[in-house]
Amino acid sequence: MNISDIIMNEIISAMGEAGSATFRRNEFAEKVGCVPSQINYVITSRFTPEKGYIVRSKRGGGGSVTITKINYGFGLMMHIINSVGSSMDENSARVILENLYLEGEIDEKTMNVIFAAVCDITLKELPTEMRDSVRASIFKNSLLSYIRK
Amino acid sequence: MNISDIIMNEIISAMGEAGSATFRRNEFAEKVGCVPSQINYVITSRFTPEKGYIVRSKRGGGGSVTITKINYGFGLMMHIINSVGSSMDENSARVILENLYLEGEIDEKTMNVIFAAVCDITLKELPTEMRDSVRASIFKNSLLSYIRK
DNA sequence: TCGAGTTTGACTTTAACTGACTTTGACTTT
DNA sequence: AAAGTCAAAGTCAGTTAAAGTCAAACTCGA
Repeated sequence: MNISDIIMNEIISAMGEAGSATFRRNEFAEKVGCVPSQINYVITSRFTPEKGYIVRSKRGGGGSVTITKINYGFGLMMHIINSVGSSMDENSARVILENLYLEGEIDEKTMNVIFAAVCDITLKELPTEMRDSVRASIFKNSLLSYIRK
Repeated sequence: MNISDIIMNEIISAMGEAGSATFRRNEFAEKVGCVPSQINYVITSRFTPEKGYIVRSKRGGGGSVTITKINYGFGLMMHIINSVGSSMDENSARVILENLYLEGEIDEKTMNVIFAAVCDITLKELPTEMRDSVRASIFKNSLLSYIRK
């Protein structure tokens, strides 16, 4: 793995849930073990607008670099995901998925795949209370992975 | 047996179970005892799409070549689904999904969504033995729903 | 002997990496 | 304030490390 790939992974993992990371270029380069300008190289080659990133920076004393992943419809999706508690029944899952599909937030195949993953038949071996909480977990994580990409 | 055949056999045996091999061209040429461009000759003459292979490569510093065996058709999906028993660990799921993606059987989003649905993080609240069997169930059902029209 | 298949290496293209130099902005001094 | 200092980040052209191309030379079985 190249240093550039390591830098990229560091940045991506630093972005985490929020989809955003801020760091001092020189400090980061030092930590990762490269020359500062290589951070710029990685940014221009991998965190481009076409790939859905915006990069802002401040020069001068106390400068920094901020990289943010933009997700369209992110707000809506996050709202829905957050509204799902730690437990969810099959019908709620179906209704929400259908709405997301009708809103154009997810495609039909994804709706079907996620529904198949959370439906009662798939989870039939689990006792009910566990089933509903595992369902909520699968639901949120698979949707999150969908909007993250 | 000429050098090209030796190279071919090396590659095939390196692909092993996973049906995929990644190597550095120059390094591999050195090991086998040929000039680097001969690797390209072997690839273009023996690892063609018609013969069921896809080849991807990266140039430049830290470049590499990846050769993957493609298995055409629906039969493969069903075969894979059938070959997954009643239990499955996270890594098996990852490998199979990646192969299905590389072989063009599923798209990247679907790979990510299904992996998110079956990964350990999502299923963390389940005890291990139950987790692996639920994982197998989710895996098979979501894939099935994907190939279903 | 002829030609398909093999082998070779010079040249090209691409990606990663580097470092000297430039620009910017916050802070300090006059 | 204006000027100076310094600590950032940015730029860019150059070097290095890979893989790709292609045509010429070679080999060997029909």
